[in-house]
Amino acid sequence: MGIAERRERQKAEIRELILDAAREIVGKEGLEGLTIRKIADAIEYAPGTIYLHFENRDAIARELVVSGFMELVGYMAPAAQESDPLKRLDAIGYAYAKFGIERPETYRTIFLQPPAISSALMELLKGEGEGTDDGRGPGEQAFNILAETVAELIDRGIFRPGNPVVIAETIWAWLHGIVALRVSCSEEMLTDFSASIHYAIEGVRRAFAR
Amino acid sequence: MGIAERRERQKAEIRELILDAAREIVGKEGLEGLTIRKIADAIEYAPGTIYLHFENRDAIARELVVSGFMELVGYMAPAAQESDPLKRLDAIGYAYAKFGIERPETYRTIFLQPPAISSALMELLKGEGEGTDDGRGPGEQAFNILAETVAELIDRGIFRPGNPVVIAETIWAWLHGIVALRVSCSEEMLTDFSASIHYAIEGVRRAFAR
DNA sequence: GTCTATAGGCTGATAGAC
DNA sequence: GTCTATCAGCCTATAGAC
Repeated sequence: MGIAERRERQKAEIRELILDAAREIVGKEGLEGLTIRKIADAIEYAPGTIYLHFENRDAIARELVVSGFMELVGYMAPAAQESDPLKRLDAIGYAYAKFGIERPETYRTIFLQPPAISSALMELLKGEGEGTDDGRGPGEQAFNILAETVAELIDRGIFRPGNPVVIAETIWAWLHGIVALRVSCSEEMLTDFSASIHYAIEGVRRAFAR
Repeated sequence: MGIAERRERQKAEIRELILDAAREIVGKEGLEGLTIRKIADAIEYAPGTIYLHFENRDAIARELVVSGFMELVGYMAPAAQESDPLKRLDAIGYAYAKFGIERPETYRTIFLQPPAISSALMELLKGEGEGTDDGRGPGEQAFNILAETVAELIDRGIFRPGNPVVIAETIWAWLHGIVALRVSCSEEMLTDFSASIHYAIEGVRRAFAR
């Protein structure tokens, strides 16, 4: 059975090869620039070979999005460990910004897509909780880290009363806005990223604190 | 010369016909879904005819983006008239949100594009000030309404001291984030838009006020 | 398991008839 | 000015040789 295992391993290797090549292409040209032929060229296989490892182009794109969300969850996980909710809120903000700036193309892949893709994508974000702690998708998981922190801040009377989900969404929007502008706009147009993030994170506290 | 004038008028009419059809297609399928053939089908002309009115596909896309920015400036113009800077700031925020929610596809066209398009697009945003008041592009024009308001608020001691451009950018990011999430996410995922905008606009004041 | 070859469909853009 | 016809190029996906 050593043979069967080696085969499994080799198959998984090519899968990863395909996904890595796909990530690079999407990084440069966006998800809509991803084609089977470009992947095949990059890994130096024939186009048809790709279909032995993935059902079709969309399956590859889907895989990329899911792994992108996992990456985001990975960035946010350390922040979630912080026990003081106010410090945790700050840490979440900085972790999110860090993800956006270190992995701009991943950010674009999961959050900045045309209408048709976006809607299909948001389904992934919610359902499909395979291998997760609680049956929720990775996107919802990441959001809940924020929402629960806001809820705790309200409970403790540190934040003014309000709907924690709406407030969390509003905070998320601020972070998203700053990262999205960075990712979309040319460098010279924008000024100071870290100042902007800093303003926003301090601003969130001032905006919602009691 | 009445004949020449009629010809001019007819030509302009078809131009508008093409642009309207293009807007509808982009609304449904995004800028990358725009093709010459789809436009031709929609206006019931042959594909080749389009090329008598526009140099190529990109020229049409560019025109769409420019007119989209003009629309945004149109939404913001009334807000810019408000003399009280604090009220003006609120009005700008609401006008921006209104634009995003009433014209989501225009919003997407001008602000949510893949990397290659985005960078080319941002050039338009800055330069090319044909027919504008002061030689600046329509994007910069819209931004300056906000930046100048922030500067005035700092000067009057209503806002804490700081770089008005960075602060304006941070405020813009918040609005952009809220609108962008609306435009990208499925309805059921998100909660209350007007509450979110309200939080943000009040939050901005609390975040930057002295 | 990987290749070559190919079907069938989309694209932008152009040439030439009318 | 508008048409039809067409080229050349890309795409996804599949069939069949090896």
